[in-house]
Amino acid sequence: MVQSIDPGQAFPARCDYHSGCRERLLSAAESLCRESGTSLTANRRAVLDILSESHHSLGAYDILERMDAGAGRRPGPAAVYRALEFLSGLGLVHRLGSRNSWFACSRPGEHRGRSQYWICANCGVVGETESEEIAQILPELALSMAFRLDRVSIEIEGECRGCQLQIKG
Amino acid sequence: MVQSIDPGQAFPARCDYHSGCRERLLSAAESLCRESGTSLTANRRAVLDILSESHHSLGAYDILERMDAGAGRRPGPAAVYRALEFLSGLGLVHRLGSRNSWFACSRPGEHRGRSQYWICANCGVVGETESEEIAQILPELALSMAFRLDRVSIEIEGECRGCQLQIKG
DNA sequence: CGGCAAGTGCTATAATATATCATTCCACGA
DNA sequence: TCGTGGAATGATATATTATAGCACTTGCCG
Ligand SMILES: [Zn+2]
Ligand SMILES: [Zn+2]
Ligand SMILES: [Zn+2]
Ligand SMILES: [Zn+2]
Repeated sequence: MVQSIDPGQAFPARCDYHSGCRERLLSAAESLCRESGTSLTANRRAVLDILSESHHSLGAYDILERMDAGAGRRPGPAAVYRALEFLSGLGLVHRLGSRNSWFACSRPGEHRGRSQYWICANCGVVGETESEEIAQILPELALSMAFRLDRVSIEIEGECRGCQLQIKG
Repeated sequence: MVQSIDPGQAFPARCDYHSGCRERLLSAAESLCRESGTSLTANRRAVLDILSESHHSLGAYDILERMDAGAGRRPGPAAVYRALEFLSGLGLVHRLGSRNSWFACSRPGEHRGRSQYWICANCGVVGETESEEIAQILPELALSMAFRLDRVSIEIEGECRGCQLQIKG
């Protein structure tokens, strides 16, 4: 198995309106729910829809604000957090601890907590890579420390190519 | 340069009352302040003292609660956050985004944002490694994406050796 | 129908973090 | 000695993020 995500393709373009990202996410959601005997309820679906509108990360309350589109009424924060917990449990969305925000997974079902999150501080877009090397090294390190590794979070902040070009020229 | 932190030594023992950790941290604090033309004020020193009492991470408000020991009065949250911002800027303490908490650096001055944080979900102790391989891979990945890498955060949650032994037998 | 489990609505509240502006402190030069 | 300026802090208020608790609804299965 080689590098499973081509790094050149890992970072979504600034105005990428999803050549299939949403559709992939939704179909992954449905199959993951089926497999796990759970269901993609309206509330969960709404949160997933909102996050999958772009590759930006959103705060839970940003998501909440967008929940009233259509229906006149808005749920409480707990509804959003419950959906986020459910969706992140399936790997459909991820949380950025460095920013207390959430984003839709770019490769649902293709990684199991082994990806790296690349956050552009300028445009807010988040990309994902899945480095084969890192996937090997961390368990080795853990073994040498006799540490049982449960969850890994790798967040890289910087500036994406698009923003660098735009700002400089 | 080989692995700069022996992984076997990276995770502090559960009841390690610091064979020199505090002293190292304090002397690093003083020299880093000198170098950067800043000063280790009483407020900053107090926060550093509290965090360096153990290898556990603490919430900002946990730190705040311990600030009155001795003097009868307690500062506001802002004082704690200001100290934390200052100290983390010098690499003397680190923030755990996955838990919104803070801990004292185990190797102040020895790494520049290149370490991995190992968090024991059972005892709360946090260890640090500095993997040479990861320090190489991430910039390479960034280059291949034309992403300007500014800050990296790697947090690994699991269970330390001590806790595994204790629980199992 | 009755009982159960999963999910949600609703309200309150906890936990984390920052904004703003007045005040203190101290080094430094007049 | 005095005034001045910058860094740090105090104090208060408020913003932001997240969870607890409990009643209610819904759909399923016997
Ligand atoms: Zn993902
Ligand atoms: Zn960007
Ligand atoms: Zn450190
Ligand atoms: Zn432990």
